[in-house]
Amino acid sequence: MATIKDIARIAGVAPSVVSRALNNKYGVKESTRQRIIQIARELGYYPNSAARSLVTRRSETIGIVMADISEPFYSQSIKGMEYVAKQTGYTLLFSNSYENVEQGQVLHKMISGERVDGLVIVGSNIQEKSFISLLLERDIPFVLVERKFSDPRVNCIWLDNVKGGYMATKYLIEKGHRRIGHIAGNLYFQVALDRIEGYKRALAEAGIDFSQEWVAAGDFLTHGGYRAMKELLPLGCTAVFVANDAMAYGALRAISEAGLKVPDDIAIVGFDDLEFSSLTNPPLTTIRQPRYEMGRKSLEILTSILRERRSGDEASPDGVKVCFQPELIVRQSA
Amino acid sequence: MATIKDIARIAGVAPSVVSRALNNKYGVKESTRQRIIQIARELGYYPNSAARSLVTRRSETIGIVMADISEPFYSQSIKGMEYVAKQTGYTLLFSNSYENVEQGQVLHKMISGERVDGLVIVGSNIQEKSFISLLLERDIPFVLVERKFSDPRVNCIWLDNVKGGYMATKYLIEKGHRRIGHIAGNLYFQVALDRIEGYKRALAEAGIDFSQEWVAAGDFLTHGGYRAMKELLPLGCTAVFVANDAMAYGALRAISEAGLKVPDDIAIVGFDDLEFSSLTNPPLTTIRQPRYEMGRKSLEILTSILRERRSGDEASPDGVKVCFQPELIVRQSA
DNA sequence: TTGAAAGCGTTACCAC
DNA sequence: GTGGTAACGCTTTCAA
Repeated sequence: MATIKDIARIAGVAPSVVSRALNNKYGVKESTRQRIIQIARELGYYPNSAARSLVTRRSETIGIVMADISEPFYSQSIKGMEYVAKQTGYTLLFSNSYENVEQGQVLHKMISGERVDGLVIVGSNIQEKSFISLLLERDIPFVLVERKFSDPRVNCIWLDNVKGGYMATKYLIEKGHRRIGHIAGNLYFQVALDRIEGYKRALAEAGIDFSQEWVAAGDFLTHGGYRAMKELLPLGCTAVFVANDAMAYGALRAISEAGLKVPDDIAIVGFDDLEFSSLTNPPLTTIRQPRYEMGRKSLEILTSILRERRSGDEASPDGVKVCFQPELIVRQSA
Repeated sequence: MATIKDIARIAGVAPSVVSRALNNKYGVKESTRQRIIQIARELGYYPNSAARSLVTRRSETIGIVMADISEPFYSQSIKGMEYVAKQTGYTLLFSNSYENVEQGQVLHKMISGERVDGLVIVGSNIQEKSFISLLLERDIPFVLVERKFSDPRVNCIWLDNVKGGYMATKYLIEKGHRRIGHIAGNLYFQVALDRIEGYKRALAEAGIDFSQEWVAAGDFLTHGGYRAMKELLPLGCTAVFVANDAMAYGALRAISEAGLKVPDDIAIVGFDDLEFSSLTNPPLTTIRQPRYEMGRKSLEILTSILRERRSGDEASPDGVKVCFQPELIVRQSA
């Protein structure tokens, strides 16, 4: 592989000149710059990223930590992130946390080898906060997604889940339902709690008593939704707000297996608006999260922090906090 | 950040000793090794990967190039790859090719900065073969997935798509169907052609005439399947073999909108067996691809080549070629 | 078993 | 504008 020294030798200049020429820096005569670029092209030169990042202490890489890259839920977020990455020239390094303790390991590996310049951490089940202190302490830029974090220094973006739960439930109430159940998500996640809270508020506002019995525990997974719906069926509710679409798919199936019809016998409202939700039978009424925009925003925040640091400007000590709004998507399940 | 020198200073030894100790190499007294490891731990030491790969010329990273990381189709493959990566200590660097020409760019960037030690390239729409010559020429290990490539040096793994198409169609024939349509994939892909070929063979074997009219052009996407099914509906077929599940979802919808029932009016068989296919209405009968195993195998092949090279053994000049078998999954759509 | 020193490819600094 | 050179943190060789 051709190195900067090879080019320097051929061009009859010093390696430092080649470096400057190729990096579009000041202090190189235009004619020599052209000559160097030409030679570099002929040699098929590409900078060795290890060498570069060893001296610059930057990797031009951003680490993305999420529960599971291959969950359909994340696909739009990833696309949004990639859009910004492509524009800014960053490489994205994905790592699945599977929501478990190993996350600490993963993070440590990413940040300690100086493999990444910054991190986006998606997910709200991060129980231990110690890694946040670690990142703060080490002064590594990061953005939390799907998580509202009170420390003012922390950048975070999240959806107004209380409002989303409220909107879903209120819609059912407006449709005339009074016996409305809820299939909750994994209660270790703040989003699950928030969506329940929204559900309760809508009920309260309509003067409907909240009953714990009408809330079935789920886990955000399809099969959990199926099981939860089976528990709810004997209770005779006419509508169910399900805390995410994946569980709603399971709920639809349980209802169909029971010989009941959606929405006539039971109306269903989901949450997330996955790609697939327009294809269910019947197509799912749901609360949309602007996942593409959230992914994009997370990377915009991070890259702009990185840019500030690079330019040496004093960055504001305060983190950016952005709350996104849910949107009701009416289809045919309610 | 603590470096090897810091550890050396504290331990009162030379940096080279620390390096050997931490890399479990011979030539370090056990007691000093322990002492060094202890100090490294206390300091929270992590090797700087840039420095290391600059000298070793290895990045311990494998690049994965696929059409679109966030397609549900790939989720199992990715999990299979990650399983091996975790076991062998490699980091996976994903890059979407979006099946387009930029792939050359992506690859170039990955291999030229010595960012990756090897590559897995998933997808069969790689029209230009030039990058394969490039990889071969540069002696960079790589594995092709979903693509049968004749050059004996090339490692590749693929599914027997002809057989899959044959199995799907034959199953419909055995169910008594004679008027069997086909919704094809994007014909620029070999897999689409192979599945058509299998369809034709099954028809021929049963003495059913093949008619071009019964084959509707699709694109492997849900909406394309929907459109194609609408074209097919007036032709009065009693069954359709759809070239992938994503299109089958669209087909199911078109049928349902036409007021027809699956499988009574029209039977449907898909291909791939995506996670979601057990949740459609009715659950989809389909041909399964062992995607997890294929992903796993691709990385096993690559890491074993990498291991051989590292140990300096002369690797066999012949590539590994593995053909996976499809499996019929009977549910309720046919 | 240990240490000294060279060098990986690049950038950054300072002198010219 | 340009060139020389010292880093960056690590591994590897060779000598002690």
